[in-house]
Amino acid sequence: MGHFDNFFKSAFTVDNVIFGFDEGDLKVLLIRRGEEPYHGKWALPGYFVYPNEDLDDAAIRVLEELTGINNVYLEQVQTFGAVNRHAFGRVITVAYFSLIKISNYTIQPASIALQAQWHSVATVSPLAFDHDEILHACFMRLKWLVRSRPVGFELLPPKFTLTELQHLYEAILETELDKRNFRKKILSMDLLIDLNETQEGVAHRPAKLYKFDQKKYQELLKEGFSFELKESRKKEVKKRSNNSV
Amino acid sequence: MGHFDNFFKSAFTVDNVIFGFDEGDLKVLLIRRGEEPYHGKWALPGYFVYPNEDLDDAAIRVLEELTGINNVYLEQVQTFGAVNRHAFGRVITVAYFSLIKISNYTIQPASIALQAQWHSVATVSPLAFDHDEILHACFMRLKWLVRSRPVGFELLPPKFTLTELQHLYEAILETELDKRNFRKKILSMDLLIDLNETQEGVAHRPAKLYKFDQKKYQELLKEGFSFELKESRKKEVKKRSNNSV
DNA sequence: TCAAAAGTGTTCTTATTACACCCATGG
DNA sequence: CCATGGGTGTAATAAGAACACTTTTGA
Repeated sequence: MGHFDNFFKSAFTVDNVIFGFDEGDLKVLLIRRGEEPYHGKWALPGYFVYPNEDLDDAAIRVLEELTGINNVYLEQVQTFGAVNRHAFGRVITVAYFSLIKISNYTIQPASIALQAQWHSVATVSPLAFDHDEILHACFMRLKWLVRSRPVGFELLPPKFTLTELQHLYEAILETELDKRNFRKKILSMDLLIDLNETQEGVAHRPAKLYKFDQKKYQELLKEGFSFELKESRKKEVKKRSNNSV
Repeated sequence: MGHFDNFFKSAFTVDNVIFGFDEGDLKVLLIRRGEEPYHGKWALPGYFVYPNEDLDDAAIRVLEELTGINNVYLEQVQTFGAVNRHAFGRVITVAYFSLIKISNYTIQPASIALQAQWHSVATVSPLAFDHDEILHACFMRLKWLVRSRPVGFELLPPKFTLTELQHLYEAILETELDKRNFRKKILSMDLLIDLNETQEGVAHRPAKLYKFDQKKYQELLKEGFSFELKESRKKEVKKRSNNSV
């Protein structure tokens, strides 16, 4: 196998786009790099994959070192391998995204980072490496995912109001949703448990609190149920005539 | 950067799931391996990525060496990196799929292969490495893609009949479609050009030939058009009551 | 004249959209 | 008593599903 030796000179990393939701805004957790290259620049948390480590495990590790949490929603998105994307040599990176409940955790900057901070996805400034591209790919994937699987709940506290849920969808889908239609649709899926509790201390009629019924969702998945949330198209595409017939 | 040296001892490959469509059947192009490991076993065509080669280029190269074609639909799907998936050392592989018009090309087995052959996706036998898993992931991606983007045409000859198109969708989606509803839906998108030609030499009423209107599709994409084809659900999920309200 | 696949419309049901007012609370 | 966001229903429209017979060709 000698003539393959030349191929065993590259490295791979994982980069983790960690999404959170706070103050009606979709956030991403970034670190300020404490190492070269791109020292001092904001970047996605990521690191080399250890020789005996599975890819998914590496993504979990990166997340845990930074936040102290494990057991979160994590999904591989895409691999980026442009020849010159890293100064040290040939490094491809496998991008993951994860969804966490922001309020549950305090961020602990890992050794590679000077600082870790939530940034609003809508307004992030240019990042190190090709991380802008990676973030964009992960955001697009999240947009798609949130319409086909009930993952939005991963970003909310265990008890949430319907308005919070709606704002989350609006932030991810970058669109406005009709309150009544949204509620009708969500509740008709029968995946929310009404906790018979309400918000406290708000200067308006307090909202009811719900939690996501994970158990029922698993059952429905088995029988082929598909969580499907449509994009609202405020701008109607003009009807095209059927002149091929 | 000395302490990173340990990470630069791994390799990566691309594996290409090449789909074709023939005789009403979705096919995948496999090679019989002429090298260790898995010598003599059927596998997905793939190879190491060269040090100065982008990932996408590697996938294109693998495809071209095997079939002589370039310029085809190609998409990255997922990366597989289990620690012991390759006998030579740490090798992760980036899986791509491509869609080709089977009739246009003759397969030329590459140097790494003893033989190359189309296999029906529905009945492939166990493959080398983790290629069963890779094939499955790519097939699932194709299933999804074919419902959201008009990529099915990549698998058909330039001129095709509506019945051929329907059979293609049925093969990929593994379901039966209603002829009238399918035609109504497809034609209403106005993305097919009626060539005013018909099949010849068939022992029944000859079908009209169509081609896909790539130009119009590109225009529609710009204005936000979404090609959307629904799964037919023959088995109706029982309606759930709305008891959360 | 037979076999084989092509081609074609309508009705019913379900899902989506648009839209406006009263309610409960804290300040 | 006011400001704030919570909560609710209906009617119109669009999309999807079910369904059967006539047409054209070659053998």
